[in-house]
Amino acid sequence: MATLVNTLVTIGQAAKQTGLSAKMIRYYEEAGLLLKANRTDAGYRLYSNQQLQQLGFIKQARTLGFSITQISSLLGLWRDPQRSSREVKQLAELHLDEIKQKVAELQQMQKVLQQLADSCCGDDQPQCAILDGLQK
Amino acid sequence: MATLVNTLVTIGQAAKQTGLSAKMIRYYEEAGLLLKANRTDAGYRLYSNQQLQQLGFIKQARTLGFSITQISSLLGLWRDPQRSSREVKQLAELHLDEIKQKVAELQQMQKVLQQLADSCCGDDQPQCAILDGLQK
DNA sequence: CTTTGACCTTCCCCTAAGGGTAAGCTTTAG
DNA sequence: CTAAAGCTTACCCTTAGGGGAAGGTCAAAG
Repeated sequence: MATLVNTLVTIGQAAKQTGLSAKMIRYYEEAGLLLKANRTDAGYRLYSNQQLQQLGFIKQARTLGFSITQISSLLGLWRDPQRSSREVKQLAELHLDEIKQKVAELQQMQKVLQQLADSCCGDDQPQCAILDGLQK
Repeated sequence: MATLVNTLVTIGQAAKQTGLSAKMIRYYEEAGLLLKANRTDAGYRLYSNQQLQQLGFIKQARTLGFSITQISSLLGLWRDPQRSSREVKQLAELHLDEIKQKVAELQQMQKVLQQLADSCCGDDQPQCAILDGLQK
């Protein structure tokens, strides 16, 4: 039978495999997302497959814009066999609302700025609709 | 004839009139957006109408998402009678591009997150499509 | 055996745009 | 005269790490 060796890798390897940086991994440990990594006698951090999986989870969540605090909650639920998907969904929808709000704010900026830019000739003259618009 | 008295107001009044906070105003001064404000004998900052107008300009620009650095450039152009509106428009369009990019990133997050949320029952069961999606 | 280069460690400073608070002075209203 | 409100500077805090210094460790090459 194929023995599943519990391979342990250093932080550089872990970074390469997860697409994170070593700095990020140490930061996540210090922020309490991960249990303190085991160390070699020399003090090097070692990561198991399971821990690499957790790092992957964190990476995905960061990609979706979850904050460290939110990811901490998500990881808690992830590890809890007693969780209800309702709790997870609530977290996700809160974050979704945050994102929607930010999009709305940015689109408002975009709209106004586009109008100003459109009404500015962009020529050699000093007269400028953008500056005028900012002045009111 | 109506004499236009050059009224001078303290930072608290300036804040009230511009919608900024006193902290912001001091910060903008220290960041070099404004010339050092004149002071009373007691050391209180005093703002003229002209300076209030500049603060209003800064406020509008911040509302549109310009960074302090960008506003510094904008103010330089604003004060320069020799400016060309082309330069202003270039700055504005650079910022507009930044905004559009942020919107695109956020919308990508929103899309993925919405899909995950939609595929999660949100019930009492531990099985959760969101966590599964983050795990891959 | 030693050297060298790659890798790891902790520690500290830096970012943007201010907010919060403390200690202390000034001005104003009662 | 005194209390409240307003002003000053100064320092620490926030997010999510990046950059770099100083120093220990490991593996391959000479």
